[in-house]
This record gives sequence, structure tokens and C-alpha cells, in this order.
Amino acid sequence: MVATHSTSTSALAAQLSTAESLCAQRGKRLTPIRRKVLEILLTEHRSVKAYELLDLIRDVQPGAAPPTVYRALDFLVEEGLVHRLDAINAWAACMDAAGEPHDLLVVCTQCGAVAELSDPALTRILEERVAEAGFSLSEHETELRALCGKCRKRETHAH
Amino acid sequence: MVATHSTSTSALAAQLSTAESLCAQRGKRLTPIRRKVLEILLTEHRSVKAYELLDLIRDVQPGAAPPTVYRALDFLVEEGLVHRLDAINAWAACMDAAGEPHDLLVVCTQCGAVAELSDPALTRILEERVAEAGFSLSEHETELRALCGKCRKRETHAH
DNA sequence: CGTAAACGTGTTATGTTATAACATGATAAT
DNA sequence: ATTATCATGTTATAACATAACACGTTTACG
Repeated sequence: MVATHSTSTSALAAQLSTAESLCAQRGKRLTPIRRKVLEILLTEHRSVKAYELLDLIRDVQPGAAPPTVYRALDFLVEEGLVHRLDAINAWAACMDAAGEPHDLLVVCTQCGAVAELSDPALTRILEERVAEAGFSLSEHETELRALCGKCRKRETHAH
Repeated sequence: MVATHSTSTSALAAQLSTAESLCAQRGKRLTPIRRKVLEILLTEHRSVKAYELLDLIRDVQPGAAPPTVYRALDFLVEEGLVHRLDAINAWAACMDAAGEPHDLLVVCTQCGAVAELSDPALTRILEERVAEAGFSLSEHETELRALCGKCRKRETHAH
């Protein structure tokens, strides 16, 4: 069987169950709202804007307001289940929350596609550079602004 | 003589004159508004929010509105004279516009201090990683979220 | 159990950041 | 001189995010 665009249903179940476990281990609660936000992001498998999430949430939670979504997102980011993408003001699920923490996020500034990478050695080098400048790296998640394959072609076509 | 906090007056003049030259070479115009925005950022020598800039601009240009500032900032970023800092929604002058292009910006997420670094070899490595993920780096300016020395201490104190 | 503390959510309002759209004025190219 | 291009003025609104306080639910612990 060929993988579908948004991965199979059981992958989603596994990801949600991983999220549950991680929260439980830490004494945190993956409440229905938080779970739903995470589920949307996992299913879409792309970055989504906060107000777009709000619209989607309202399908199941008609009373939802901006804080509903932002609180859930803040929690999920805190727990490493979601990435916040500053370059495009959007949010994307971590597709592999049980694995190595991601230290590089490649973000297509055109369409919001995201690649999650791990490269501790590279991060160590970045840390050194930062330290030489008298700073200390505060988040081990560095955003790289890029174009995905599709968007690059589109750019090229548009001369 | 010891350097003052915001560098000497003549350094400012030199920076502005560099900016003029670069624009002239490219057939672009460093208009009074653009020049003023750049001057504020060079003088402050720190990152500044757009609406803070707007207030400062209004001292000399009482009719200024948000587009006044955003247009100037967009121009200055385009010309490499100003950096846009996604992590804190702020803007900082490039203190060395005539030199090597900066490929790493270290940003204190607490106070907005910025260090501008150049490390083409490191950037080449980042480019490779990005290419492996099927993307291509679209801006050769990567933001690293960090804490400056002062803010780190402050964090430590506040245990 | 009971009850207090901590946590999560609802709700309203507002703060902050940024752009659209169209009019007007300045500059440059020929 | 005239037209095209660029820059700015002006008004309105879009997009993103948080403050503040009320209320309900869960947890800790006597």
C-alpha cells in the first residue's frame, strides 16, 4: 500500500498516543481542546495559522475564541509537540515527538511546508558561534527560511 | 577616547554615507524618510519595533502613518541596510552595510540586542542540509534565538 | 470526605503588528 | 514638455496576539 498524502489513520493514532504518553509522564494533561488542535495539525501535515485553526476548532467547539487556540498552542509548543514558525506566523505539528528533538526547521516561506531535521553536531557549532558573540542559545530549534521544491519551480516559471 | 554607548557621531555619518553610496550605485534613492528611519536604527544601535519607530519619526514628520514606516523598512531591508527580526517582530540597522553580508543574526529574545556574524562556510553547510530536505535556502540570513550576557544573568538571578 | 490550591476554560475587550487601496506629488527619461 | 515611474499621503481594515477576570474542574492532602 502506498502512503496517502496525510499519512495513514493509524499513524495519526500512534502520534496522538505518543503525545498522551509524553504528557502523562510529565504530569501534564492533554485535554480535549489541546488534543484537537494537535490532531488538526497532525492531520493537515502542514503549517496552519492560528485563526485558521480557530475556524477548524469551531466545528467541534462553537464557542471557541482566540485565547482557546493560543492557550492550546502555547501548551503544545511547551511540550515540544508543536513548532511555532516565526517566519510565517504559523504553527506545525512535530511529526515525530517521540524521536530526537529537532534542532533545525526548514520552512517554505511561500507555502508553509516544513522539514524537521536533527543535527546535534551542527547545533553545537552554532552554539559556539553564538557564545563567541557573548550570547547563549536559548532555543535549540533554529528556523531556516527556504523554498520547497514546488515553490522554487513556480518562482522560476514566473521568470 | 572611549567609545560612547551609541558610537561616535562620525561613525553614524560614515554609515549613512555608506548607505547613500550603496543606494546610488544601485540606482535607488535614500529619501529623507528612509534615511531618517535608518538613522534612528543606527543611533539606537538596538532593535526597535515598527510602532516605536513611528513615534520617533513623528517628531520630524508629524503626519507619518504606519505605511510610512513599513515602506521605509521594506526598502531598507531590500537594500540590506536593515535586518528584520522575526523572533521579536523588530528591526535593527545593519551596522556594517559595506562589509561582508551577514549570514547569522544572534538575537536576544529578552532585550532585542543583536550580533551580526558572517560565516560563509557554516552557511554552506546549512544550505546542504536544506537541500537534502528538498528545499533551497531563500535568504542567507539565519536568525538564532539567544540571550545576551546581561539577560542571561538576570534570568539566573530570578532563579 | 472536605476544602483549598492549582489548573483549565469561557468571555469580553483590547493591544499589537501589518497591509490594502486609492489619491496625490516628486523625479527621471526621452 | 510629457509621460512613466517612483515615493508618499491618507483612510481604513486585516491579521496576529494577549490582558483580565469569572467560573468550573481536578488534584493534593489534612
